[in-house]
Amino acid sequence: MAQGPTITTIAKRAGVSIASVSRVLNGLPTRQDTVSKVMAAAEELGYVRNAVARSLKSSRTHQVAFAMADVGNPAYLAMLREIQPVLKAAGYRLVLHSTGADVADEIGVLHSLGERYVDGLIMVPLRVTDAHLRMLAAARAPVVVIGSVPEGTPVDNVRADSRTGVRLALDHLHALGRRRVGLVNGPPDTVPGAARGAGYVEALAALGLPYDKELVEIGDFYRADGRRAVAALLDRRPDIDALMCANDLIALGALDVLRAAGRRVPQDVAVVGMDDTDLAAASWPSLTSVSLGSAERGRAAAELLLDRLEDGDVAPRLVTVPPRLEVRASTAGEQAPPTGDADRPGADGAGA
Amino acid sequence: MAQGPTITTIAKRAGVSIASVSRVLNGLPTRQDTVSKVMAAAEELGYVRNAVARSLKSSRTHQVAFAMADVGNPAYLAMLREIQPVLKAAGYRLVLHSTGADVADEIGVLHSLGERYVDGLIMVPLRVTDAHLRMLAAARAPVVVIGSVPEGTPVDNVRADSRTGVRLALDHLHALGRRRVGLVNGPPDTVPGAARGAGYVEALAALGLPYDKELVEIGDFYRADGRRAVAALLDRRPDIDALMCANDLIALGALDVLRAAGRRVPQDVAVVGMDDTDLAAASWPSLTSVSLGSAERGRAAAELLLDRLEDGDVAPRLVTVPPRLEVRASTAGEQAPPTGDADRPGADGAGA
DNA sequence: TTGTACGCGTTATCAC
DNA sequence: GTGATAACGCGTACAA
Repeated sequence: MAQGPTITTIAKRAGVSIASVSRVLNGLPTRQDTVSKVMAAAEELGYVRNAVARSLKSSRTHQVAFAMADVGNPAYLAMLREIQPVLKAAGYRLVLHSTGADVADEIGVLHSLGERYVDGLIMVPLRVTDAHLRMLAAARAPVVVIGSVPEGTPVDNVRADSRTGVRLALDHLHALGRRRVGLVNGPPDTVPGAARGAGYVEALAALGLPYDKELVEIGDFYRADGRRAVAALLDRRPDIDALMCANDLIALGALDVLRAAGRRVPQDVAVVGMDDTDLAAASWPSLTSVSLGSAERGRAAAELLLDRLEDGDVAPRLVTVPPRLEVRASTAGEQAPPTGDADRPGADGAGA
Repeated sequence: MAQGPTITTIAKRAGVSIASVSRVLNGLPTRQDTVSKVMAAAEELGYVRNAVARSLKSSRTHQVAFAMADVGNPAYLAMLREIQPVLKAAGYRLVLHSTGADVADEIGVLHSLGERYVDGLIMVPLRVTDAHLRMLAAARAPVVVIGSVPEGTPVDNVRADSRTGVRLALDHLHALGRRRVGLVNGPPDTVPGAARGAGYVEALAALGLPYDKELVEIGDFYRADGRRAVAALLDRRPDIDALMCANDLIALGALDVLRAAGRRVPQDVAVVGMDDTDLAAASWPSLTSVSLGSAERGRAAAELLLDRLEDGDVAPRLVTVPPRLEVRASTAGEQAPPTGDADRPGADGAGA
């Protein structure tokens, strides 16, 4: 933990001024022997530029923040996996904020932009409150929101389209001959819950199927909630032949209950999840799931932000990422040969 | 994106000196009406302290870096999930480095400590090369290594114990009456591969079982490798009655093949994975897995680092986290009632 | 109690 | 080409 040398140290050692040192270090035109003297001194002393001092001078930190509710959430993780390399390639470091589903904390992150420790922010808000909108309007650095913000909000915006996603799933189920398709949704007062519920209603209408309240069950977005909800549904409507689940965890809970009840998947009941997380490919039967393009949204957000950091004067942009249906065994009949979707590295290197 | 006010701005506005502003902002004893004037001005202007300038002055960034090979890897993620809140509670931001299994990149991270953009680093090296050891010895900020470093390396060290972990698994299988336990390992030239192979040999000896080369198969740490390896094993030794897999992905591959071959799990063949990732609880049957305590290691590392940041003069410390066996359906017979291990939030908030 | 002045390490603008 | 010197925003001796 040796004390770090500064350009002053080097200047003395090389017998030149700090200005010359700076010039050499920045590749500005300099006489050859000055260059060599400086380089030699820098080498000997193990000089490394102080990023903090440069930032103070340049008011550029080369850091970007990514804020979301929970690092452990697979959907956010998928974004992170894409964001990280894009930023890195552009020479930016990534500062991670996990706000723990706390709205006040999210506002805090927005506020902290004033501290100027990052050049920009990518955030995935849980909800977009008035406080959010005020802070976004007054943000001290460029912000890209993954989610939906009202038109006119002065930030770049990347959206998924879960309504269409639900539509894709229901079309698929309909094509397979399923006519009594239940919905296991999350809370309708969350953005995703609302969108998925609306998508379900729309899709039914488009397919000419009646909307049947008894086929809809609400819970939270966790596996245990899925179990509870599906148990209730089966009880109420034993003739149900398909389940649209608002995310993969709920769908896993559905599989648990169907298995316990002796219903075959997909022969008796087809199951569709949402988000297409790693869990979908790992489960048995593997889970057909609607991908909302988390990875694509992450990449798009990173690119929008980088673009704006280079040229801040473009108008706010909106990118919508289309959903995609990943068909697997839980609707497709035979277990498709495992595709290796979940084939990411395990703990190699992380153990001992 | 209004231009940020500085203490100078506030000083003018409040009609006092910048020193007084600083004093008020830092809670130093100040006359009451000065306090009010300054607070009022700060409020009106929406003042926020410039973190970069403070860092330059205090040579403290309140940032800590976490470097590992791949954010997408569940084992690293488990660490991250624990590290993040610990750092946050202590007022530190988290800078994420995903080195992509590139040794040169890891060295680069170590080198970049000289830029002083973080106060410390937690790293999980893939391998520990001589270059690593040199850089660690010369590191310009405190480093905690998760993995194993040679004695005498001047850094805090947090280790797992996968040998004992394998031992736990084999004891369990032995107690269940299994006597022909195969090993599906990763490359023996990786640290985890070597340790797990050694653990297998040791455990067999301790149990009085013969070591049978035919029961061992080597591949990489991915699901497809697991499938390949287990197919070969079944072919060679149809009488095999248990499989110790070097990680959970391999184990998932094993389940794929066993299912296709009509072997019941666990009745015909018991399967044990390693790392106890979310996938273990999500799979069917759910997977008995050896937890190497990724979460605990992450937390321990964060605490060691924070401790050292407060008092840098303690001697290098070594923490070893014991493994734990998570027994689930792939060895336990009946499907245990789902435990909710995988009950983490889904995409709520991440969609649209 | 308050203000002046300096330093943290860099970059950049001047005269020389 | 090079060397003083002035910022960047903040904290803090020191003097008043």
